Amino acid sequence: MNNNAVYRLENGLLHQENAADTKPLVIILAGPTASGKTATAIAVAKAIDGEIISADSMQIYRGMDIGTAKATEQEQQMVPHHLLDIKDPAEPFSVAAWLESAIATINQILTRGHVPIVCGGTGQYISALMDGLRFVPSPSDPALRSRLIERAERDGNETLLQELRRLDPETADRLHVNDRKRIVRALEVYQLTGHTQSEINRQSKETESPYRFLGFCIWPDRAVLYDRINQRVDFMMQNGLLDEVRRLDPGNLPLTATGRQAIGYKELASYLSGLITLDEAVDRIKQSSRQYAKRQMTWFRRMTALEKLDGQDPADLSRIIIDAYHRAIE
RNA sequence: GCCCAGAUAGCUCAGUUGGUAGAGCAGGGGACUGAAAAUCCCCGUGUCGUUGGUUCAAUUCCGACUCUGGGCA
Repeated sequence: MNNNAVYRLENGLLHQENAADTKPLVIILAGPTASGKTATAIAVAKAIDGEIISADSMQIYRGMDIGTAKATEQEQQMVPHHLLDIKDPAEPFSVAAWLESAIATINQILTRGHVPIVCGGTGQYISALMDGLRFVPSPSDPALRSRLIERAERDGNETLLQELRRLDPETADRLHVNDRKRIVRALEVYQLTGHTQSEINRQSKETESPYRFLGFCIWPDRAVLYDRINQRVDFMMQNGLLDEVRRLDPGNLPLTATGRQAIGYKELASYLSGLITLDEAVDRIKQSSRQYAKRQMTWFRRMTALEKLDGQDPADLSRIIIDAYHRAIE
């Protein structure tokens, strides 16, 4: 964390990390799946003239509505939402692409005199934004990537890791042999740009964020959250998730499509192709969602700039955030 | 009622030629820079069904019992 423009709440008091008080304020609302982010963000936005920017790697896709728990049409009419439905499920997406759009959207909202509220559960996206990362150009190359994967399959990960060790020992040291995905990406980056991943990582955080953040994370009791997740999956099934999956046909999406990894969609696709029963699919969706929530909480736990909010009533949560906002702009 | 096979971690099971045991999944923790709802790493004490017996020592061998499958009546 190199961002010294972060504000931090401690004992209800706002502490400014440095004197960068000319920077515009951006509200962040994070939280695990099913924690009540959407309702809370809408309540906050209505109260302070805010606009919501989704930080969600799956809600960017059109046609993936029920399974991603996207804000409904009515909800979207109450307050402007951004970065929903910006891609077709077959298209690839990335943190870098999200960050670029998010920054552009934040700036537009600010010029309108409104308050940007970044709301979502994708830890990587929120972390990149709050750390002020600037992704230096190092796009992905699917062909090169699949060649590297083939090599890893043939010669073993160790071979690739050793190669990486010669080129970029710093990155090689922090990667586990089994972490093929990251080994491959590090080699891909080097071949594409001539620079090592560690150089690129360093460059990407050279500048500090142009914003000051007021960050929150909904932090429910684990058992309560798991209960809510299970209930919400049942609710999604009652609301036509299966039809949505039939329409999307995740099995036929290209391998590069991010959307085919989405929880709910991949399990129901297995059911539709006869591999598992519907009951099994639903149980797996619940289980994957719980495991996902746990991983999200690992992200948010280490983001110390996020004030953890327990409780689960969106009305209470939004009031805390609204109060903090008013104190922050005084 | 009789015969056979099981009974070991929350679940599915492996194993100990007698010296109190280990995998997968689940669960918990961590990581994460262009796939991130993905991916990767770390964490395993449990009356080894109950009860007698043999033995220096039994979860392991023997007997009885209980339960669960399957078969025969």
